Amino acid sequence: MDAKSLKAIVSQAQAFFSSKGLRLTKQREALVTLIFRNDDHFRPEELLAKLRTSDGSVSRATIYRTISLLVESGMLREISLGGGERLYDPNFLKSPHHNHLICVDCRKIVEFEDPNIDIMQNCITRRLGFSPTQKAIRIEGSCDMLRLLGTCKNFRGVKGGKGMKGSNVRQRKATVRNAGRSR
Amino acid sequence: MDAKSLKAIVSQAQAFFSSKGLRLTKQREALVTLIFRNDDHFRPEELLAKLRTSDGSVSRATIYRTISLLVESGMLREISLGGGERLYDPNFLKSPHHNHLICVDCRKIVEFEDPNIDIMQNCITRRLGFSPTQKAIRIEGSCDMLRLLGTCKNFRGVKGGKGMKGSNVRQRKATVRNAGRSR
DNA sequence: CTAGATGCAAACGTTTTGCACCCCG
DNA sequence: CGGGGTGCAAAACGTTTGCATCTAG
Repeated sequence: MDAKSLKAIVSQAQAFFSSKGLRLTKQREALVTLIFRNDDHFRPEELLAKLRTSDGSVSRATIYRTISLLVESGMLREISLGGGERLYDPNFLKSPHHNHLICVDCRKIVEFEDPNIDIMQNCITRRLGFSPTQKAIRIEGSCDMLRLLGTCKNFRGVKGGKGMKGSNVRQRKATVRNAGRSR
Repeated sequence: MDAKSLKAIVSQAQAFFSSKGLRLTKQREALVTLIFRNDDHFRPEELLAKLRTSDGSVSRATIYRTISLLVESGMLREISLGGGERLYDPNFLKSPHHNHLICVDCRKIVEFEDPNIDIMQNCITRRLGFSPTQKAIRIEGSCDMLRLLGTCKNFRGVKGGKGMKGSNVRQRKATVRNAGRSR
């Protein structure tokens, strides 16, 4: 994310805040900058930790409140990975239609876009009496690297195990286009 | 769920437990019976409440531990709806391939199966270096009833609002086959 | 007899909230 | 001066865990 588009994003946040009679304070600006500086999914607590070490510290309460506002504005999206984990994904500004494929074992996340699945999703969604606005698909599978080699750089916890609370493994991502095009 | 298949399910649980050197105690049997008596998604706390009123009470710790085991056995699946909510779905025994469509506003859940999306999912999953075992698709959309009428029997909380913690709204479901077949 | 199972309460991590104070327009 | 914003600490919530006790094979 270059400085230019980051600036545009701050403006967008500014516009949203003022449209609701709210202000873009320096804490909120620091958060927006930090969140949209890269494409990584994050947990609120990670923001807290990052800001603690840097100069501009922001309280936990403000972090949660600001995240809520950004989600409401549509700039940020919550993604749930199972296990009750809540991550936030700043990447919908750049790829508004991307979906997530998640390894049930090692929690590796791959982002992908696919026109066919989009069409099918629209179709299903409408047929069932839903509107395809703000749609999101999450697919779970198991990551080949883990399955074949028995290990994987994202692996954490016992294979087939449950609790992974409190883990701090950073999620790596790669966006793949047209992932499911017919061969 | 008739008594016959319920009995078969208890046997299946029994088999799983003994294969791991564990026992099917009366608490575990009570839980299995309660969970698979109907198809409803549930929260652990709901089981606790139901068992408190009935004769056979089971402690919170045992409920969580048993749920973990049932998930491990593959008989029960966790589904996450966003907002950090974790529900459990006993319905994969009957419809192993079903997916969930969830209203982002009112949290209404519809289960559906669709062969086309299954194929596409397999394709995408493999292409991205994953194995399509234990796959799950979750689609978010917004429910027409809520959008058009401004209300919906499942609606809870402020429209566009955030926290829904502590809610006890029962999730209604309906499984629809071939939802996305081409017209 | 002994591994496994239970119930209780405490601990845990995350998120929300009440409140006093603060800042900016 | 006033409405929104912040930080702190406490509360709330769902879940997990340590431990003493119990139970079933």
